[in-house]
Amino acid sequence: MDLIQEFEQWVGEDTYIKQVSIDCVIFGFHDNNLKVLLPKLKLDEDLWALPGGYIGKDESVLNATRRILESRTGLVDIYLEQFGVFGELNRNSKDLVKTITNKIGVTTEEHFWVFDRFISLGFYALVEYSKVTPRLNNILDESCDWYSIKELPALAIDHDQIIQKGLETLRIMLDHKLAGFNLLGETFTMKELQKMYETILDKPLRRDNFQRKMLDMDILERLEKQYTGAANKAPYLYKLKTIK
Amino acid sequence: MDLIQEFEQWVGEDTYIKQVSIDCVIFGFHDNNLKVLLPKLKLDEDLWALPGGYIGKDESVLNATRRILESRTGLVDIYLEQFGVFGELNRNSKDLVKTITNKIGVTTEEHFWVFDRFISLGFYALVEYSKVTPRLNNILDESCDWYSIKELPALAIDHDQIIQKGLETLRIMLDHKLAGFNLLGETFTMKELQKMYETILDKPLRRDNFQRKMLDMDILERLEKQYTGAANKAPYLYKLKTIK
DNA sequence: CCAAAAGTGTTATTCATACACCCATGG
DNA sequence: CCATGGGTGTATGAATAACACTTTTGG
Repeated sequence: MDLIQEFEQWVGEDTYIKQVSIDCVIFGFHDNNLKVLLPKLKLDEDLWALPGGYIGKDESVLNATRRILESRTGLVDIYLEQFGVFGELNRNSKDLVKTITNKIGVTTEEHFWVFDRFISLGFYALVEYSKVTPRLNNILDESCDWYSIKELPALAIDHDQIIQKGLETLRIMLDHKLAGFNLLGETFTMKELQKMYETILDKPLRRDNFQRKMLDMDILERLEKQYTGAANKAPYLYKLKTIK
Repeated sequence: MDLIQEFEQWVGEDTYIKQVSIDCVIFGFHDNNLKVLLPKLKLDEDLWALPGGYIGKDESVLNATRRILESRTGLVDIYLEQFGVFGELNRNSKDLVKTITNKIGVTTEEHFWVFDRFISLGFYALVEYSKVTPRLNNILDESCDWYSIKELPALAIDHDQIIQKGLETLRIMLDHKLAGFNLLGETFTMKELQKMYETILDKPLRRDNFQRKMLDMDILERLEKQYTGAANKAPYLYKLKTIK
């Protein structure tokens, strides 16, 4: 099946709820950077958009979000949180979608529902960077890669604002729901944990006090030491306590 | 125009976005109780539902929410916050809407879009209780009154869960955004402020420390004393400082 | 003068921050 | 032994909680 057929099947069928989309800010932590997974659009210009999609007429919103997340990361059972609704009239996706369909080679017809005005539900997801194998959406994506939150590429529509709102919400929820641990692997050193906090909050934290604060919360289980071969004391590995 | 005509105009026209609704948890503070404005449905059984509505095809989500809020409270420029999306498949509004349309006397037709499955966007609003004049939606409501959060009546679909989630979010945001002040009038005594906090958080607070905490925030302006005629020291009135 | 509630000074406790030192590790 | 980074004891300061006292009001 070629792209045009695939596209026409996609927009032709009456399978999705109209005028509502989901946009996902997929956060990963790597190389002491908070990163976002961003597909690059198939356009002449360089433009990126959040991984998103539509909700099936007989599909729960949660399921749709999980489906979208799995389609780009390959992961199931991802931590996610809804953080906002983006429904202003001036968010113009029509021109963008038209440009893309033209590029693919689809004859644009005015009545295609994808050209309509959309309300977007914003979710952020926290994933373990190393476990993700970025996947392409055959129709839309030219590439799909991680970008540091500090060096975001050119983003479509209001996706930069969506990312910003998602990041703000993550910062508020970081301690409140212990969300950040979803960015790390099963085990981690205290330094890794601290770097993750520092990166999300975008401010330095004191090593000694951070360690105490985390240990005092009584949520960490100390495991064996991690011998890295470096000429210094080996740090302990920790994991989140299972039962609370 | 009778009810049936009004209904058919409502569902007949292609003015709203399909399968998406807005539900508003309108909080008011009165008589030391946190209350929610709830319309009672036109049914044989006693059932209440959150004030809600649909989003116009050419209307922003924010505008739709404000329109819904004004239609029930008579107030414009209401403080509101989006707190969740309710999109599970088992939220069955179809039977409910059918029962209502039967009750009104409308010939139910399967294709009416209002019978479809809906995703609801949850907003909470904070209003000044005394300024609200509850209004009826001519088609749907039998009555519209305030109910204490502690003694909620029977609620349709998942509206009890929506209220609960809204309340939880309000609690988290209470200090963070100084949201609670929107429940009080222009001026208020420290006791009123404290009662409002206690009611929302559902826990007692110490009078002395609460006063200090509020004053230390440097957001309150002290006005004249309020002589109530009671045999005790007259409390000061306060208002939120205008410029920050 | 009294009771009730408001306002505030003072103390105690807890929590966050800062400084210091010791320990482990590989070269 | 050294350099480097990890772990923790302790001191300091800030925020919070608790106690106590004084003031104001109408009867």
